[in-house]
Amino acid sequence: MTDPAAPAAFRPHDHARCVAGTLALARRVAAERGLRLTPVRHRVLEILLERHAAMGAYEVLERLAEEGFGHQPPVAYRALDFLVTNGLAHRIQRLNAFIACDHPGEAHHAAFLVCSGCKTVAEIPADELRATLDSAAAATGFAIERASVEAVGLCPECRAQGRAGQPA
Amino acid sequence: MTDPAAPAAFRPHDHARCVAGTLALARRVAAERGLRLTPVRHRVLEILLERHAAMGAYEVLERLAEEGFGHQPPVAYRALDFLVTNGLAHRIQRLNAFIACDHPGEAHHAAFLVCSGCKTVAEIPADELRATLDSAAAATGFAIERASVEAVGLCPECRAQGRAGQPA
DNA sequence: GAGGTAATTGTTATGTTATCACAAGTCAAC
DNA sequence: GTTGACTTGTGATAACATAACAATTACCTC
Repeated sequence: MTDPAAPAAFRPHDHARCVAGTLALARRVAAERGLRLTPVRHRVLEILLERHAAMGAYEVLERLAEEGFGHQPPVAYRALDFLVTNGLAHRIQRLNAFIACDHPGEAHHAAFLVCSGCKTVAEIPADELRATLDSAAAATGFAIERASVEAVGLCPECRAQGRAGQPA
Repeated sequence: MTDPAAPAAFRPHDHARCVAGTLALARRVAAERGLRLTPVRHRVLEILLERHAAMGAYEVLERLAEEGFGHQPPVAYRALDFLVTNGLAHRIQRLNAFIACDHPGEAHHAAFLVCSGCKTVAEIPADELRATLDSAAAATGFAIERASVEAVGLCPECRAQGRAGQPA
């Protein structure tokens, strides 16, 4: 039931290593680019990495507040904006929520698979998809700056267990 | 500068006819399916059709209130939900806004091109794109229920005029 | 056309998500 | 060690969305 083509989010895996690896990568990318990965920002990235799911800004904020950071919304939104702007996190439009980037530093286009059963969100490569979209847009004279591709459905595990999706 | 491949939204066109045609189609679809296109719902669809742009629920609500309908948010949200559920309108996630469907009644997958210069939103066919997405998802064991593809960029006209996109 | 049923609409109230504006603090370069 | 840019904290508010319930309307059956 564990498809080798599936992203880590859909497979049992050593999550501590998964987090450590992505975090190390993010730190390296930040260093290379002269980005300031300050304590709040670093902590927000860690929080996002805890689960392969998207977190709302207020949920992140609550965690930050518990840990002695500021407790007003801009504290969370600013850190999240920083991470998204610099490719260390993504915003899931459909959920008004955020998720850590799986491959910080690598230029890539991603699509997101949102499981309506367990709320897991997987990032999958979408360079080909994006190329198709670019050319469809170009045929109309439209020049794409950025695009989001988000799918809602059931992940392998939830399907196997016959779980139903929640309307959310 | 007027590309024949471009959707109507990106071309000068007889908008009154454009509206009348889509509205007639929507009414026919509703009749065929036994949907009740009540006065509020019909009016909301007309309002959305006025421009090839997305409208927020509160903007729609304001119009409804001026015309003697209820003036509380659920009035607008319910009508919009009805239209979206029945394929007569689409929700643009990125904008938290709604747009009338160009092709009500036809089974189709759509992608949306959102111009950051003039706020025009065009719906383009995305059946092929969706098939690509479906198979990429299927390879991971994920079953897509619904997907949204939204691109932000500059429409042909704004590009021609060297207009810059607003960050929004 | 009267009664029962389901769908629709309106309203109050509240919940959730996001931004503005300004003060205070931190960092790095010079 | 002072300047200037960036970052953080805070209070206030804006924008988007839903829950719950009452009142009305449409439709079906008899």
